[in-house]
Amino acid sequence: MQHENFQRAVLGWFDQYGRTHLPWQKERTPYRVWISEIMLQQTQVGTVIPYFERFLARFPDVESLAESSFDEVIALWAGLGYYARARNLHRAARIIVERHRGQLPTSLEELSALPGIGRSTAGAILSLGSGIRAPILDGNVKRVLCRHRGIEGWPGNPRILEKLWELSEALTPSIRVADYNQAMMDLGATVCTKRNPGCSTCPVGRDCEAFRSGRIDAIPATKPRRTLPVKRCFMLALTNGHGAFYLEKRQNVGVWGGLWSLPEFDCEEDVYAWCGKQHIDCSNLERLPQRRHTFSHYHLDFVPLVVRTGSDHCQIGEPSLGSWLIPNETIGLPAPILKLLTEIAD
DNA sequence: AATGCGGGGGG
DNA sequence: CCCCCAGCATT
Repeated sequence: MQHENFQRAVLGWFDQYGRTHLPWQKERTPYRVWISEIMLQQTQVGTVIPYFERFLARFPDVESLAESSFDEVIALWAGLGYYARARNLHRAARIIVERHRGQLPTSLEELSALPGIGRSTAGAILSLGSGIRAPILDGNVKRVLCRHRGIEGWPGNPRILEKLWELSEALTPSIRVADYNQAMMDLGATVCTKRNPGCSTCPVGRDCEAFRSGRIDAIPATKPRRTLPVKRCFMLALTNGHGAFYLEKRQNVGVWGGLWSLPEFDCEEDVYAWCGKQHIDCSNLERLPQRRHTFSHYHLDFVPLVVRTGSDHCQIGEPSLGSWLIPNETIGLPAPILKLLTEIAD
């Protein structure tokens, strides 16, 4: 009964204030919901929208995605981050075509077995895409539930997490499950925000424990953080004077996996040695100011070293994982590298 | 259970 | 500068 009141309040709020015109809500299919959910992992709605539009224009269905090359997928993904998502998406598309006749599975077990789809994403695909009752637990839902029930402690704590899953499962209705799950995310994104939440307009603010006890700013607790380590390197920006740079394809694992980037070196001497080996004259080497790029787990401090060869056909010896390419948005460059090369080219 | 994985936006 | 955001895979 308590749960039904909660559901009724949330759904009533959704009817008036919920988001209903997001791109993946238009022509709602499991495929479109799937793509959007993967892109939305740890990524804000406003960032995702242009990527989603481009991606769907190129890959309107699972078959077109499965038939594509990974290079084309990663190029459309460049700038979104968490590139393993693109790899998993591509792998999953091929599995869906080969093992599921091109249809997304309709059970939590089968969905979760696909690369890149965990418990929450599987629940979202089922509920939003097919109206099947399944709970979700993303950052928004965690925040709403933690506050409403006055749950202290960091939501990433496995003990807390399990409690939240139980709660989400118990609260999820069997009718209007798509609207309900969407409403919970919208509520977290637009009312129950991290800072300055709009408790006065919240449909469940009257019986929110955090609001009642004045703990809104303290719940949910923040992740315990250590100071980020700093990694340093030199990046060689070798350019031929005609807008092209010598770029290397990175391995499909680790940071910037599968993207093109500049050759990296631990020290400047290694750069000279490398150039000497390739018979490249680096006497005009120009050292740009150090830049910092911050990942979620470390700072990368790198010094760009610019060498202009003035030669179109400078041969780079093996192992030849490199190519001379003109940097642009379509080839799959990390955002900070694209920014750097654009500045150098100017 | 802890760690790795990005980039954009806001304070 | 700091923090967070529609999480998942790997170890």
